[in-house]
Amino acid sequence: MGRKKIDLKRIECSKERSDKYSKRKNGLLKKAQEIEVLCNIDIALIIFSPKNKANIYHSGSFGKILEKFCKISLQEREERFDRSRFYIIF
Amino acid sequence: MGRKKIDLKRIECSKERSDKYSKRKNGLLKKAQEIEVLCNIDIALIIFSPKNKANIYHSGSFGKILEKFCKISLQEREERFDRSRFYIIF
DNA sequence: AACTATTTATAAGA
DNA sequence: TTCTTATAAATAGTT
Repeated sequence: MGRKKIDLKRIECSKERSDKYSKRKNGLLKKAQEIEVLCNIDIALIIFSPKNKANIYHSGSFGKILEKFCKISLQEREERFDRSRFYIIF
Repeated sequence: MGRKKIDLKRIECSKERSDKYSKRKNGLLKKAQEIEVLCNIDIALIIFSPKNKANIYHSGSFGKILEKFCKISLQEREERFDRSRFYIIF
């Protein structure tokens, strides 16, 4: 989308990278809010900016969800992380 | 986007809600992967389906990021959660 | 921060 | 579920 199609690879120009980050972060947040409302679900999103600031979005009950998630042992999590980058835990 | 504009509110029909969830979850994941690559950042996404399955996506180093996040005390996190649903912690 | 040409996501339908 | 397609929405490049 946009004036030109772009390659899916790291944007080399630092200024341009920050610019795209801002735009796309806003877009992603909007989508997250939409799916949350439309589908009546919980969602959490943690994005680290190019300057390594952590932007966190979460629906109402994420505090509890994260608690639950954090209780899974580090070892178990690491094992799961090895298998796939998109997976189901519950 | 799509044939018709839709209202931003809970989809009442359960079947339709699941349907839209699948489509939008895929879209969100794609966007997450794109911003990750284009902007060279870390990102994590936890979505609970309408049936409460937790779908988790994370970029390479999220394991470490989550560890860091989990080390923030529950109390501190709760305080922050009260202020805003989209905020910066680092 | 706004604009707009264009690409992309997706609501309905098959 | 998977594909198709008309249309709404996101955004790349520009100002």
